[in-house]
Amino acid sequence: MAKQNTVFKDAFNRCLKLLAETSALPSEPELGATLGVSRTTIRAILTRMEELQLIAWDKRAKVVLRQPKAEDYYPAEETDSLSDIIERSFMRRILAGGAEPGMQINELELARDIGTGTTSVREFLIRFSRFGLIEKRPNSHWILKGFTREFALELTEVREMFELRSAASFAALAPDHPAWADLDRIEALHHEILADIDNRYREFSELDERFHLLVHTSSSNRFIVDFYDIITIVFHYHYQWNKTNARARNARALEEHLDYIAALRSRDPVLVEAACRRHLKSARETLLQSIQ
Amino acid sequence: MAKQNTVFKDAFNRCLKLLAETSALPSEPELGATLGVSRTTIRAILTRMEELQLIAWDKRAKVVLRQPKAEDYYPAEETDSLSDIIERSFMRRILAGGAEPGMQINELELARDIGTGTTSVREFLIRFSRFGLIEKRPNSHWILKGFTREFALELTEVREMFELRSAASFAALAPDHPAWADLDRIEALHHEILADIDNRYREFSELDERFHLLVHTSSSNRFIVDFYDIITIVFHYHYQWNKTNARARNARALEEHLDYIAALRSRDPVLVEAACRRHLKSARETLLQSIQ
DNA sequence: TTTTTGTCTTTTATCCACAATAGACAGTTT
DNA sequence: AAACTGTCTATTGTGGATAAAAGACAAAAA
Repeated sequence: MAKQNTVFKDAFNRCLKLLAETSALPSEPELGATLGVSRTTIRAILTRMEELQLIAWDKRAKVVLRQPKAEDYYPAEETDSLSDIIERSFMRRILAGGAEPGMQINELELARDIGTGTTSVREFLIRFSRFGLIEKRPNSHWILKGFTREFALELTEVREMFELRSAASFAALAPDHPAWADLDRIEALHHEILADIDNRYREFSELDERFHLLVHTSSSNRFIVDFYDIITIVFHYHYQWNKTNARARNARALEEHLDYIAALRSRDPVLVEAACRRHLKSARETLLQSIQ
Repeated sequence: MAKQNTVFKDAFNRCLKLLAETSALPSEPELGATLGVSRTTIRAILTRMEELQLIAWDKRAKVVLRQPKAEDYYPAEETDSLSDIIERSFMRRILAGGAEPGMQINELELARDIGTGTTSVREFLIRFSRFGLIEKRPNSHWILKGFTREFALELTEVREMFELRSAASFAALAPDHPAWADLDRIEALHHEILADIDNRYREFSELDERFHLLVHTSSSNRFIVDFYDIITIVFHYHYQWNKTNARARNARALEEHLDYIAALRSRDPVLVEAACRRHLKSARETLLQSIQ
């Protein structure tokens, strides 16, 4: 079936939300810019909306005829891109299922399991290999190196080097640099979540990523910023499978972040380094604890 | 044409060299281990050798009938793997040809140029993207970020962080660790090359890689070791296109290496850091000079 | 008993085909 | 003139097919 039209379906769903807010849709190029897709896809969406009698479409006129109903949306599972599906499926296998280090990974078997072609699996594995969890034997299989204690230690070692350096450059940013405004917003969110921690502690994970990525970005070094992808994926999946003490852990991390943010604001390198080290140390401990 | 039999051809050529040294070949599994290929390939090689009347083959008996001639070998250009061909071709385009940053890279065009299928080009680009020189726009083209001054600065920044840390762990290695013996051999080669620098300065590049990789390896951190791949590829191709002052540059670097090695031997962290910094500084300057 | 060989099956590397998507260009509308 | 639409072309993403290479297993030889 060549290519899945997930881009279309996902953009269609998002367009339905736009539609709920106005009486007429804007021009095709404008819609394309808003939804981040090409005009070809926009026209497919408009055609489909016309078919469903959601809009009356004649050239520039795109009049909304009725509000979208639940059944107008495409189901969520049809809007995921194939690579996301492969990624999730693969991560579940290696993090949840008892995948031993040294195990062989078989492209064909993986593809059959997921119900997809080998090309996509292969490309996923190549992309994924930069995370250091698998390794290729040319003309032969892949080897799973495993989410082990060593992996976590090596990962955190580099992370700490990079983050200390990034935090120092953050503190040295000009006062009118937009990153300070981003930091304000992130700090405010910390206070909001802490104020209602029992209900909102699950929002920490996403906020954590946003905060650290902001810090890393200030290094202006593509290798440092790219490395943060590895941290992100590891923490993202790891926390999905390990939720013990999540509330307490997250509350503590939020407090540490606030100290860290205050230190950045002080622009005092010594304070920054101390606060950064303190937070990284507890982050490392949390990760290591959850491994075994 | 599915798969090129480059593994076979390359192993066949290497096997011809073995054949020149003995009167009978060993068992199939042993040959496989020596040449690093499977028995299937070994049997294909033996079959071909029999056809060419190079050997008489009956089960365990593989008697050499005559010495291999030049025309028995497969031509060198047929033994390169497809990914090597793509890599070379691509690097020539972006380093030698006037490839401007921001330029679009087109999988199909690249594939047609090289005379290969799109899948292989695509997989190469995915693998190559971890070097930070190109970036993908999903559902669309790749963007060349270019071998710019910023790239070189970002690369060397991380390199310096990693190498300083690795050098420190090297100095802390137990005295009976095999790395010290490797270091001895590398040091001896430095002296040899320096003694005949006018004729042998071209050997520096390979020795340089060996030395720094040895240092990086002692970090025992896969991310640090893997990062050295980027350094390797950048320097490897870069020097192919920039040979001004190579003799003088290499002689200087060899001297710096010898100081650096002496500092590692002293196991004094302060000396190590100083020697490492000195060498990294001049390596960075060399790279930056050659960019524009 | 251990190693080697003969035979067969499975997997990888690669090309190709085709639907989805992006993007270009000219004509049309504001 | 500027932006938009209609139409057409080019490129990407993905499954499937096939030769090369790896690898499993039993029979044969040492």
